[in-house]
Amino acid sequence: MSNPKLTDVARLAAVSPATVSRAINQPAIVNAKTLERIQQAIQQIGYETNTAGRNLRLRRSDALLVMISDAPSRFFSQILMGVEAEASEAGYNVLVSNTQDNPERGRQLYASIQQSLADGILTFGRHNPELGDLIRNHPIPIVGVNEHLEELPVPVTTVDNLSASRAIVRHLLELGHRKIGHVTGTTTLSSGRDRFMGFRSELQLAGLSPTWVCNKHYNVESGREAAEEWLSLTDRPTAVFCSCDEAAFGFIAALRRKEIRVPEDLSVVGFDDIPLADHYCPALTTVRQPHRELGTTAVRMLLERIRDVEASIPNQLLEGKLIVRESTGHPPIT
Amino acid sequence: MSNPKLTDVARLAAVSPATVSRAINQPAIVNAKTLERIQQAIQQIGYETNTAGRNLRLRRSDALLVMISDAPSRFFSQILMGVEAEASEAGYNVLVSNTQDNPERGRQLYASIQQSLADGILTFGRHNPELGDLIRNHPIPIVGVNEHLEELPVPVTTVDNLSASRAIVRHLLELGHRKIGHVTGTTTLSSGRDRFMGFRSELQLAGLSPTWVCNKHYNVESGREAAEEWLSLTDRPTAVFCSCDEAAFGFIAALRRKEIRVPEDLSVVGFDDIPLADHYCPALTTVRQPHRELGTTAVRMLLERIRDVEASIPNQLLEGKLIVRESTGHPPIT
DNA sequence: AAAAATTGTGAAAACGTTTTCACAATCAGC
DNA sequence: GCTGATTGTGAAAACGTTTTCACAATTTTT
Repeated sequence: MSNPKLTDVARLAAVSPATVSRAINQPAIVNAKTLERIQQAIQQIGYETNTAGRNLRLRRSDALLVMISDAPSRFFSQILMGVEAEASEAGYNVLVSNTQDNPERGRQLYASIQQSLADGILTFGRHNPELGDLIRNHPIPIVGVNEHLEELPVPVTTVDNLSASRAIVRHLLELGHRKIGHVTGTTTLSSGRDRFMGFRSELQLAGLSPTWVCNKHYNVESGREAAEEWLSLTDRPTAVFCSCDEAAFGFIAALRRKEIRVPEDLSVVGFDDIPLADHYCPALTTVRQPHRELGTTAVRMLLERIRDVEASIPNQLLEGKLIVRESTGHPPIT
Repeated sequence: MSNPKLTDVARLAAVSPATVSRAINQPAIVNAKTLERIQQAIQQIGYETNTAGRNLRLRRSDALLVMISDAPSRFFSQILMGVEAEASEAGYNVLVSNTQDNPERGRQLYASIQQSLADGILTFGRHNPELGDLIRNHPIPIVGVNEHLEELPVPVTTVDNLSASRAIVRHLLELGHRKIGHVTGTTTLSSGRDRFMGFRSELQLAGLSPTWVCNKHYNVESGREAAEEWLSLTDRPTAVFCSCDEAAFGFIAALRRKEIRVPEDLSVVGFDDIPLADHYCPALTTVRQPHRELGTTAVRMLLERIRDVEASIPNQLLEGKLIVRESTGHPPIT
């Protein structure tokens, strides 16, 4: 009835459990004939290593925990697939948990390392602020994805928001725009701040200052709201950099209702390059984030960290790529 | 150095490990005074139950495995959040694995139940066909999400694709359309077939037959390709039901380039109600899928199945809701 | 006040692995 | 043929829980 155990294999192959274990984990050190007999036995009774027993003995779980602090962002699944691929490649499983912005739940998850439920944690997006003390007091293998965790001693991987934003501004400048605006993302997130800073500093380099800065969030509604605000401006920018594709879509859609044409009347840039960007009308000029790589990189960093918690791992900055499509053009001649 | 164990708590509270265990798992049966002393001790040394030890003894993992057979669909993360919420509510963890369409990996994951890595499996989207025999020969707790697995004895939960599609057609008929077309989703998936069948049968009920059926897939590109085909038709339908929102977006965007206006020249309906649908221009008429509930329902079914593998659990059909927005209108007067 | 039922606790065995240590058996070197 | 290294294997002790069984101490019943 019950599943075959290591000892069952041992009995069948007429060896000790120890040898079976060795046959499985370090085949090299066991006699060739014995090895084959054991493998045969394993096949025959369909033995599968019991994870719980193995984990208990080895004091590890072979699992990585992906900890999400809130609703999944627009490309969560893409990153997750990267995480999954890289983790499973390395023999790790992936656990997904949402703290639902509940500090207690966050603490619980953090503790899951002690409970050997996971060997390391990948925090996705925003950090549960309560985790700060925990991390400082009792360091565990943990890596941040997508957002910097300024004050915390946690390595992170993100796209190079600063450079990418500057590239966007350069693109707009080259098109001849001089009045450029920005719809920020959530500025409590480092990505939101970095995109804004990249925007501002590149303008500054050109001797310009922002014509319009609209403080919003990473979602469609923000784009729509920003459009209303844009319409009410007396001195309208001729180009607007929205800090995510979705906001750009909301922005463009709302403007279209007011007969504003993109890019003829106004150039719009997004950020992320979600699958729809290329098929929107107009196709959106944006920055392609290496979503999947963000996931794989994070896992690689985490594994290194698991190998050595004290290891100092530098933050990884991934390259974003400006994709010029139809939503940007020369400024209208006035 | 090492984490505090049950025996450490026991020593500190001057009781046996057995009692500590009871204090944790069945507080009711232990003496009030002792209980408090134990809880104090637990607090004091910061004890957390070790999952591996517990799992080994209990022969379960308290984990559900979400098994994905291919790239995540457009609303994967939403469903996943539903799964996560419901699972964690019930004290279960969620493991995510992608078979990457690799049969061997699928078999491995299936076996993970034997290894007590997970207590049950949620298969997401398409089934790995190789699993069929496995399931028949050795039933384990497993539930399908989103797609029917026709020949397999596996309970599934899906949206009521048939009714929803019929509602879409009814809506178009009420607007006065008589020439209605359909861009199918992936018809190797039950959802794709069901949406098509709903479409056809409701038309039939009105004494009509499909003016145009375009066999495509669940993605943006399909919409664009469908648009090309639509343009080349001699007898064009005045309304088109695209089987997912993304296809609808691709379709509309491609048509707009050819100066076809939606809904003035052509009505378009999507399916899913992804967040962008409400903010597209025109806002998309579509069917709202209860993504999150799909996840929670699946988990509830799976838990029931874990409780009793033989339990006969009926498939769960969730209601989709027609959301009428701007992309549908009366047919043009010719 | 004795017998019977109840309550609370501890000792020990189990869950299924891996690994240390020790010990045979084989092998190379002389 | 003898020593010393090498190779392969087994016994047993972990890893950290939970649970059965037994037993003492208390409470209830007669």
